[in-house]
Amino acid sequence: MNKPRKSKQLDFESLSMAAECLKALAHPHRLQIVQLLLAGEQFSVNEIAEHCDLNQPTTSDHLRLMQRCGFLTSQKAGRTVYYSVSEPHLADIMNCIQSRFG
Amino acid sequence: MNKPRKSKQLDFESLSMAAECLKALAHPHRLQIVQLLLAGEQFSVNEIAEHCDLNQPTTSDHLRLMQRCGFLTSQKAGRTVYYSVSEPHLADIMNCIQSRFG
DNA sequence: TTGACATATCGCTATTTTTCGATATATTTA
DNA sequence: TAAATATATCGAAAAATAGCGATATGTCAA
Repeated sequence: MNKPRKSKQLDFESLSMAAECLKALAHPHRLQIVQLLLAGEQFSVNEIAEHCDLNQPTTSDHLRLMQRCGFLTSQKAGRTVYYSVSEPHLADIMNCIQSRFG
Repeated sequence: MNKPRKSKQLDFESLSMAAECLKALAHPHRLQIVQLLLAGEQFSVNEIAEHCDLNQPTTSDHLRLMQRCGFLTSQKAGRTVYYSVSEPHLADIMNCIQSRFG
């Protein structure tokens, strides 16, 4: 009788938080970033920008957005900052998306 | 050698379609609607509007949006229209959300 | 047919999001 | 210290979205 595993029917406040997180994911370039990070552990801002064909500030904005809702984490090494996925559920969601749209 | 089960690395166009679908879900009232529909099979527009404390046109707009990306389907009976979930993945995603925010 | 009811659609405004250039901060190297 | 490099932040313009009232459409019942 420990874990209330089946957490049913979220209230409106929880749904609002969930919607915030989904918004952070609901953008083609951000999905592209997540897909990249899931495939290779860790990338610098520049590497991400090049891979996604984005300029540097826009890339940084996207990364910050996803970091704020707990999806990503960053690690500084010298002057470069490496981002990686910190939310385990992201892999599940990405699998779901890939099986639906692949 | 039949099913290409592991559908990896979506291209940008697929990611854009996926982002569209995520946007359709990234709204507190729409999540509330999905949660309701998943719990009870089928509801009329009025029932949904009352449950979510929304007015009728706004409810209809939300439903239309989710229907357009294939999440919902509707069935007309007389003058009332019943909506239900048509995308099986939605239950998985909702479970994911409920376990994260519940 | 008329009126009531259920839903859909449209047009408008307010708000939010996206993107980018300019610039700030921090770190390394010459 | 000065220049170069990597990233972050900020402000403003453009684009997308949300919500609502008005109203159209379709259906039932008297």
